[in-house]
Amino acid sequence: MAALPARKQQLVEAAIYEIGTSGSLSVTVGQIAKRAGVSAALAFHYFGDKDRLFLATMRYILRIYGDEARRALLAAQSPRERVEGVIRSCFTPANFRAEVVATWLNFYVMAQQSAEARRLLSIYHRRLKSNLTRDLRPLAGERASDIALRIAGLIDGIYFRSALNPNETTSQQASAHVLTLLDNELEALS
Amino acid sequence: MAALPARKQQLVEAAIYEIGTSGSLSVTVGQIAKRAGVSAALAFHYFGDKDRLFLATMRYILRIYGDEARRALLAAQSPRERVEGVIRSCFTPANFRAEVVATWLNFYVMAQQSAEARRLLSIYHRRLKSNLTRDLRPLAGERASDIALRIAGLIDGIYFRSALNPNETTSQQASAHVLTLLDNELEALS
DNA sequence: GATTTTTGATTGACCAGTCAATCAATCCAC
DNA sequence: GTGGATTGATTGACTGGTCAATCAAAAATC
Repeated sequence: MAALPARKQQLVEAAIYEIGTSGSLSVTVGQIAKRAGVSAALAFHYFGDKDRLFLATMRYILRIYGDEARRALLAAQSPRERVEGVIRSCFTPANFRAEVVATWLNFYVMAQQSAEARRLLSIYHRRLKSNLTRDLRPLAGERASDIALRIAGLIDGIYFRSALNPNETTSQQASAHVLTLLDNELEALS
Repeated sequence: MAALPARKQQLVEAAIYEIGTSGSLSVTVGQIAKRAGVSAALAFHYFGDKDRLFLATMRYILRIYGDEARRALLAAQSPRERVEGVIRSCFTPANFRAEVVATWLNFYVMAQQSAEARRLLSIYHRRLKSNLTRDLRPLAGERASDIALRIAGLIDGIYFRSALNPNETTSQQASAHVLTLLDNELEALS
């Protein structure tokens, strides 16, 4: 899965911006193309239709997230550090930017209509959960999977709340909340 | 704030059904009216425009939620029971129905565009948080507000995840997750 | 018969997607 | 290396359809 060619990437980034700032999937292809500085026809030339442009946008965001998570996992030394890294990587500037968060929210909506969007989102969910569960296992044994679910749930919840009030919650605070949940879960086991 | 007259309620319930099953705010007034068994023009007669129909739908759902919460608070005897009641009331059949959850999700989207929608949603947030904080105070002191935030966050997260995979999570399981969080938080204090 | 409810028909705006045409670069033949 | 052929990038103009919103008339209610 190579990086996108320049024009496609321009359009995808314009889509994030337009979806994010308007907060809705009903932005027109014209708006997105204008933001990218090209004609609407070009967007159709490259993506075929609006749906496929949106799906490409989703893959792009998912990829950014995946890269962050991978980087965090490589840097960490212990299971505990890896869990912490995965959590923090959800709130890095690249992932926690207001437009990106608002776009995420709209992907959940898109997933209700598009099977492919649902598929992409469930890949992300599976990956997040398995990243967490793998490193929770040595810390929490058989309860790892259960705990991972709550961690992932709280991450999502914080995300959507911050879609509503951007800049209300900082990355620091967001991570801190989830890490407190983690601490409490582990402490409760002992 | 009286209950809605029959026709309006019909239309609002049809709106929930249509938004919920299509998973999108871009259902047409025509579809909603048809589902309600009336003409589209009648919907405009009663609500003026599409936006106000959606806002009325939001208030309707918010009211159902509020009623459940109030009932739970009245039935409970101790602070702990009240917190538990508030949590459970988020997952009652009326509130946790697939269409309702999907509609909730779309209200978050609507809140990004409409100031009034944002206002309504923030009222709900404040109410949930203050309901939780009030009864957490005797249990958790000054940390009550912080804990309430995490509980509310996890509730939202579970909601949105279940919008994606309806019937994956039962009311029981959903409540259990949040109550486990609660238990862990309280145990961590002692 | 006056008032309210309800409708079908209509309009005006908007938008996804198409298409024919232009332009620039690359390739190839000689 | 020059000139013509081929290809991909790009656009503006157009279309078919959809939809929110209006309105005047019909139906129902009192």
